[in-house]
Amino acid sequence: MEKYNPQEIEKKWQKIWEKNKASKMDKDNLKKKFYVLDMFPYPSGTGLHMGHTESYTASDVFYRFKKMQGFNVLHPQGFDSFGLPAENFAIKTGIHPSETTKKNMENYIRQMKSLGFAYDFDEQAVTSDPGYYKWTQWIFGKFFENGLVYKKTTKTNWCRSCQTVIANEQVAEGKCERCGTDIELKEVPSWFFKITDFAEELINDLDKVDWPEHTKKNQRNWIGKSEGATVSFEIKISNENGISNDKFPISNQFSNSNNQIPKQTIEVFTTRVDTIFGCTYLVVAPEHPLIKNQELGIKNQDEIGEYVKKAKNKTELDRMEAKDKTGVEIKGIKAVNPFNGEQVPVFVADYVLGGYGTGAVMAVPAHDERDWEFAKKYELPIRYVIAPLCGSYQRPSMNDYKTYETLEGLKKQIINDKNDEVVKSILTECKISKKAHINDGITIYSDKYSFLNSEQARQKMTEWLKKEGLGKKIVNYRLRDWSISRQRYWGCPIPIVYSPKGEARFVGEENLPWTLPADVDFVPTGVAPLAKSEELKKRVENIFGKGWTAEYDTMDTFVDSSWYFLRYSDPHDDKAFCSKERLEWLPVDLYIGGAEHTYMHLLFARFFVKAMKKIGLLDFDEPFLKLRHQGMVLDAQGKKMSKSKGNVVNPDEMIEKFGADSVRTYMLFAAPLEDEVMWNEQNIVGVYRFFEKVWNYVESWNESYEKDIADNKNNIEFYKKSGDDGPDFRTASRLHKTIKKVSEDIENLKFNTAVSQLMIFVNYIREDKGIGKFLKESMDVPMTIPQLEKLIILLSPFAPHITEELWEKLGHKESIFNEEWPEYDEKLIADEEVEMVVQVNGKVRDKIIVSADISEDDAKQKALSSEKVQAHLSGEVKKIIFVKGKLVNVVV
RNA sequence: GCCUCGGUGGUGAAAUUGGUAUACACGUUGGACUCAAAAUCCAAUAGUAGCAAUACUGUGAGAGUUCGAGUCUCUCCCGAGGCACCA
Repeated sequence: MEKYNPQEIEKKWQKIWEKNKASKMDKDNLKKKFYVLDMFPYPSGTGLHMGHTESYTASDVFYRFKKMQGFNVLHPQGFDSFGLPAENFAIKTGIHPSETTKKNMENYIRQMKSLGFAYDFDEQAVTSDPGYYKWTQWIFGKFFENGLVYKKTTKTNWCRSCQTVIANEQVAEGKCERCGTDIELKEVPSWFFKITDFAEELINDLDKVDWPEHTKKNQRNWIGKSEGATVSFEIKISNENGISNDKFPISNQFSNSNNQIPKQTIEVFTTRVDTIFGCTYLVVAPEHPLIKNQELGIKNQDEIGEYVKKAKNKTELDRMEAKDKTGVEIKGIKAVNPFNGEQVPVFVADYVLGGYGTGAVMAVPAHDERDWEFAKKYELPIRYVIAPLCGSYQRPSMNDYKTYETLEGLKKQIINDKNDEVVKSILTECKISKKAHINDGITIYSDKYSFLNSEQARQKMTEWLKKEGLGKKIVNYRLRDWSISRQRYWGCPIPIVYSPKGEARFVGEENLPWTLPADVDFVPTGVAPLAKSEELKKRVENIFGKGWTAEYDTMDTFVDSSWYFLRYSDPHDDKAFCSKERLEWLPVDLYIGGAEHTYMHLLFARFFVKAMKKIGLLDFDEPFLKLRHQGMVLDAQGKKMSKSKGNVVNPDEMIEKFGADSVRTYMLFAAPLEDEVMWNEQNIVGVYRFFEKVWNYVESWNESYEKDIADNKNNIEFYKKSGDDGPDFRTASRLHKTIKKVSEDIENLKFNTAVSQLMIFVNYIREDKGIGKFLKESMDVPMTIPQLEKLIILLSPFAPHITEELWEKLGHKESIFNEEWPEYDEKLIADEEVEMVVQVNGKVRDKIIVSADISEDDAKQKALSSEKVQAHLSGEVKKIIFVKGKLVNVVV
């Protein structure tokens, strides 16, 4: 008997698959098509990490499963090969990024092949390949022509260390996500994609896709839609004699309305107009134009100027670390609340953001936490105008909240109660609780808007504002346009040239790919590396004429990865990013990848599809119909793997030690796909032993078979018995239950339980002693040829190498992956007898074997006649519950 | 602070979605084989009491709904991840 030697057979089959081009597929056949996609990796110098290994195994298993079910499955792989690490490496060593990248990709491909992943590497998408980025640039051109790209000089996040602009999404805690340097704000001209145009669709269309709920929720939060209203507060200017009514026309660039407001006003944005009677002051952001307005006669101009200057010097991090809210009152002006005519002070404070809403807010400390903090610090009045509907706290006068659940109830209570007990107790409660009450409730002390619930109040107040021309309903998004310019070398060149007058122009389709020049110095100087290229300079002048200059920035690498899934079905096309016919493969049916891409990549890819659809390049609106995340792979102690901790596990070593089949299967067996997996070398031996058992079973099966034939024994009929129902119903039934369970579990990506079911079945055929005598040489439960073949097919998606080998040992010349996935037989999985649990008052007292279709009456009778049950039947039987095929519960 | 998941043996984890809690795997202990070790095989493995059959307790804590709760409801505790002045 041969020993299971994974290293040997795995290399053997990898060679054969390579030679036979086993992963080739017919992309023009759209019958029963299925597109399963992995998030392609950045080819780093350290090679494939364990996280990739897990998710790529998951998709590979799924791919093989679907393929054997008769689907034509597209299962591609590629490389997100532009990016900073290769460039930083070049700065250090002088080795050109293209060389590093090429070498790393070769290593990745070697590793993926050594894990047995069935990718066709002739059909890759490689983002740094001119044949690919030609189309990145082409799409950029289309966006440009259709007004979805614009250039703007703004304060942008700038990383001093990377010497480049960073997208909002790439800033973490005020630091550069990649290198950890503090982000500063710098005025930089930058190209933007108009992703905000699609904010609404990006939220709504999440309803159309099958994604994890938390991922959808996070995307919605990130886009951050809030519905509210603008309100204009008139400014009163006080002169030495007091308040004057002088009116100056000023333009407010923060205003959302095009109509000029004739009076001097401050426009605020609020989602809680219902609290406006509780507004006790106004706050404007340090960037607000109001404070630069000389005509207002602001008395403490110097003090304010100093505060603003300080605020501007603060980095994002400083702002966040500041525990205390700070601000300065703008002396000499007051703002008038349009609802009650009250004059309230105006402050400038950096807790209000210049870039959101109108850059000014009405402060209602009673019902907003930030305003509460500020008001407490500067001893500003706090006025409660919302009564809680039902609270989580108890108080004697409001212990029965139901009384107040209707507006009428509350109103009546307040009116009836001469002492205003309820209101008083609300106020007391709010004061005692030492915090703002931010929830919706019922308006009080709000003049004619009192005794409305918050929603109604907002509606009525907004209506009035609109009628009076003092405000209107608006929707605000947190999402900003996507800044894509990077002052780096190793990225896709932005295909723009500037005329001598400085006008930007797309280089034109005929000049694509607009190649990345080779003659540059990578060392960052704050000037974009491409500016140093002579070749680029000459190219521009040759094509466009003297005085024309190139755009020197390259694109954010998230642009490259925002459309790569569109390229895979047609990666060699040089007439289109993807031909019309091949575009039929889209959208992606199943996308598997890390949860860290919840915001950026997934949002940007969705934006691309929507934008391309708008232009008419596509006809679907969501790129990924079903999305699942894989969990993180941790070390044996449950710690994150990191270079600095030195606990990074290298897949190569593990394959060398246990074989690819065991590595693959263990990754999926150890925990559910979406959970964290601890990489524990001690545990993987369990999977290795499992394959050894399977191997040994087939080996001894084969030996018996050959021996029986040599001895001219009469067992041949048994082996060849064509049906699955073999001589032993038990084996057939268990096999078919296994087929059912494994098929359903793979379909639902529950690989861990699929593997355990296979283990249960293999334990069964290896263990049984009762009928094992059938084959003399073995203690195993015998299986017929069709049964054994089905078992090996069930194992094949997880362990392609060992199953190919065993398949061959059973005398097959063709690959196992050309076989059909087995289907289960309902008749075989139906049990004739079942174990029925008998409970007394919900406690298990006995288990009896009954026929599966036992009638209710028979079951009850049997249950009652059980001795063990009777021992617990003291007193009268009140009720008997019967659950078919499961249990009887006797209630006494 | 807010949002989203989680909390089940010594460990990784199952549990047909309200119906036998701990499948499968690792580890541990004992046994077989061996001169011995490794490997392999067999047995035990939630806790307490008992020779045992068995009984009681048990899914982070507490309450509730139910004939019956790991699963549903409420309150609280703990852990992980994400967001964080977005008005």
